[in-house]
Amino acid sequence: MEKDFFEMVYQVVRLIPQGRVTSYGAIAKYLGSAKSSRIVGYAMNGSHQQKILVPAQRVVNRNGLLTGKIHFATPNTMQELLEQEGVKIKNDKVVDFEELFWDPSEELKL
DNA sequence: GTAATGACCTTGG
DNA sequence: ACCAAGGCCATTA
Repeated sequence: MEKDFFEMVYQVVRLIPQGRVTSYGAIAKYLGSAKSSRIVGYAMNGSHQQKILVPAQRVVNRNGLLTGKIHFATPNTMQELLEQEGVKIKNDKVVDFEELFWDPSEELKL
């Protein structure tokens, strides 16, 4: 199966506070594989398969760009959800991304 | 079994 | 500063 890596990714993503965002690399790094950022994105691809809803809209790339919005129900869903949580989006990218950035390695630590 | 792809990141020219 | 290439892990063809 997709195994623990995916599960861990989902866990971390669910732990992201509302109105906050993080990056694939941060999650991958927290999981121990900083180079596996792609896998994190891939995991998000199957997030909709999970029984529990995964706030994948809070996960963006390092640029704060909503690269994965196209994988949502509609390319506008991601932005809509983020705006609902108070995150402002400009040109498909998070406003004040650095401030809203939520690093699991810093917040959750070990 | 090998080869190619992907919601990425880092480094080199 | 901008453009190009490589790497890494898992899934799919």
